[in-house]
Amino acid sequence: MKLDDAAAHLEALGNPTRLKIYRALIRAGGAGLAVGRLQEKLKIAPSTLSHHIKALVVVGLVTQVRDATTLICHANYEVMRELVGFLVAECCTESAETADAKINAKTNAKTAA
Amino acid sequence: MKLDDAAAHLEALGNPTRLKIYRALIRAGGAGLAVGRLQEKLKIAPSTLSHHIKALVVVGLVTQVRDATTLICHANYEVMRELVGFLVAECCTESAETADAKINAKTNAKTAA
DNA sequence: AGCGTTCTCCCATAAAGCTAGAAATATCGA
DNA sequence: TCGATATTTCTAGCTTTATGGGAGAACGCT
Repeated sequence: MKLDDAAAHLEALGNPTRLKIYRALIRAGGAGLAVGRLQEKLKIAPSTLSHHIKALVVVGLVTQVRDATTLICHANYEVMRELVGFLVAECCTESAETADAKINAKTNAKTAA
Repeated sequence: MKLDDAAAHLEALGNPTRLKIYRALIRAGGAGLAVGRLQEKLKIAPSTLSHHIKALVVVGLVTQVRDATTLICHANYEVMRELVGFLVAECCTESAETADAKINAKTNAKTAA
């Protein structure tokens, strides 16, 4: 996963309402959850909810399957795993340190090259 | 970690520039990286950079230590670990499924309670 | 105290996001 | 086809964010 993709995913989840939506879908399990059910749970306007769901769908964190007039939403575990993988690999452990680490230890001290 | 806190952290990282800043700090290792060094790497206006760093500091993902006129920035591993922990526990694995899962499997089908 | 260095804060502007009401669309059953 | 249900799209207003120029503040050196 590229940095820009990771940022896009983080941004999508970086809103309390959208994070609640995503968590609700995780908790719903493999059965997923209809948009209407989400609307009942979160108590927000349908148009607002639709907007947020779309943001999650666009980045791939959520998928939708139509069942007659209702749309069932599913969390995409794979995308989340990739995102967490990026964070752990690039942004979490100290093992992410590159050769930069040693160089910077020196360059921090001086002003200009 | 509460959902709102997690969302705030995700939002802070959900910007390519800020994610680059954070990653650079991780790569810098324990020595950290001065604001000026970041500015050279990312090539953005000092005021813009300062804004982004502040956003990361506010949520605790980054800490700063002054060394004379320069400010050294450090990534806060602990906060990141908490964030990843939240994602894994609440939003990643299917083990996050609650009793909701079984209930929803039924309620998805019908319209009103 | 004066000076250079480093960085932040104030300000303004342009762009994007959030919210939601109302209209439009998709789908199925009668 | 008509109607009911479920959801999206359009539209609009308000708020927030991103960016950066320039003034100002923190700091150490002489």
